[in-house]
Amino acid sequence: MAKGITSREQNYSQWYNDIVLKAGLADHSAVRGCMVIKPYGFAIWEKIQRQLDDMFKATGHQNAYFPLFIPKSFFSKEASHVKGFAKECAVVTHYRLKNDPSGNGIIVDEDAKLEEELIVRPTSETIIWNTYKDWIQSYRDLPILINQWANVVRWEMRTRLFLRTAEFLWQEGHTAHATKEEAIEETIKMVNVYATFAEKWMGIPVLIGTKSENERFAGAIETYCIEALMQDGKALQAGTSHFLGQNFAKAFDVKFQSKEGKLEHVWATSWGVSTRLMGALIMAHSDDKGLVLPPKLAPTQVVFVPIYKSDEELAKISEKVNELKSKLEEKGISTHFDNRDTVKPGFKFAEYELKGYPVRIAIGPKDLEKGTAEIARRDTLTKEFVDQNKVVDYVVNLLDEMQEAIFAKALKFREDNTHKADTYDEFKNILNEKAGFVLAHWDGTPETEEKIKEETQATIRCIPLDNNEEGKCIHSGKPSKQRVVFARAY
RNA sequence: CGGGGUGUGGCGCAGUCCGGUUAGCGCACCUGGUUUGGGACCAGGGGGUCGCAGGUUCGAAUCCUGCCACCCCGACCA
Repeated sequence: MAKGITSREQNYSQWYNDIVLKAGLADHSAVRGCMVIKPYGFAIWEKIQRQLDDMFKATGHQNAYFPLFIPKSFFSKEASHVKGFAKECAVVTHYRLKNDPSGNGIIVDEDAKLEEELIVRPTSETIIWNTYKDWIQSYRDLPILINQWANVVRWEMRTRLFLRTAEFLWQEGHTAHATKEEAIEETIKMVNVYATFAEKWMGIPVLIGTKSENERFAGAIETYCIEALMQDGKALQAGTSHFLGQNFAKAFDVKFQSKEGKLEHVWATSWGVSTRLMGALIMAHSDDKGLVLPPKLAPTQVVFVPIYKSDEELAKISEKVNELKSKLEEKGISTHFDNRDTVKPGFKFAEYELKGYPVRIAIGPKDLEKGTAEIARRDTLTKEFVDQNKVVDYVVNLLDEMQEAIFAKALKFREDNTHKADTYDEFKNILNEKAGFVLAHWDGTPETEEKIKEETQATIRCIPLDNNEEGKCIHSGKPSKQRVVFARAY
């Protein structure tokens, strides 16, 4: 085990924290519930951003930016929306500070009270729909396909690095359409973009489905989601895409004139993923030695570690490393040559394992003699000596292979931890002994879901799209149209 | 917000119960040397208003009061 990392078996939560802190991804900050994302963590987030942004652009979206602050009155316009977010909003009430007359530093200037309080956005539907009202007159103005990269604030009771912080970074797509069908199509298109990203880039298999009424986004008609399974058997909602119907158009009076000349309310969607994806990435693949990153999201894919005794030896090794390094970079592979002489190779090996660099290439005197290089892969922790002439091809293939292997491993884990339950006893046994996803019949009522949650802490993670096996609800015995996915969740 | 825990050089801790010279230890850091194929070794050195604010006392890391932050387990949530 690596120095200072708690093992998963010992304490999974502590293991997660250790990885985040020791791999240099993020730190706690001086502000309750808020984190500092450190350069290495931010570099991974940037890789996530870049790929998603490309995918959004490829599906016809444009980026824009709306204000951080939202007038309080906007929130009350959509009833279920305000109900869902009211309990976790940060509110700006004043706009000025002044010196404390009694000499104790600085205080809020009570004379500078705002006429109308401003809410720090927990999500931007309201400010955006208030704006869309000005942008939309005719069916010719539709669709509007906009995404925003932003920070939002939700005043959570209990926070955890990346998984739930009071302030987090995310993207939120907000689209406006002339027809219901087109909006639903958009909603499903984007949840599929998320699923593709999760599986192909993050190496995390996800279930796609809809949310039950209890779990649905505040203000949505239907919420589609991707659900991932973490190594401790708990589920993590990794992305959501909402069909908002005409709720926000009605709340903000956004109408358009159709081809037929009729005035109609606009149809809406919104969809988002957040820095929570970082949490998913960490928990899905990492081990007791540290972070394991899929090559496509690793800020640096290949690190070279020289092993030498003399300066002359280092010079010879450097020559070889630099040659291989530039050949790899020509192939679009990101590399780093760690020629620090202040720490020993063993220290470097451990450090790069902790940080999850996918491939490590060590070259020493023996390799110079034999024309080889020692190539170690992070996911399996295996090493192989490879002929120097073959290193470039080997690494190109290896990175692809690792991307696949990391996904395959996570997929196998999910399959091994997905079970069917036909009785409530069976259901409870699985949750207590194996955790994971449990596929079970449910009568479709919020009351039953609520009871199951109270009794087992498990919630419906999603209602899969392609499943129509009928049966009887494990809790109420009433008829069920299909199995749904239960799990304990983050 | 309820239960439990923690706060002492950058990190991890001891000391606190029972107040008393100059607050220790390991890692990290700096200098010099020897080392380098899995977290090096020796020697020398630098760094701390003991979370914050009050109070008790001749004297407070230690006792009292209040506050703050963080962690773990719940309730809430992306």
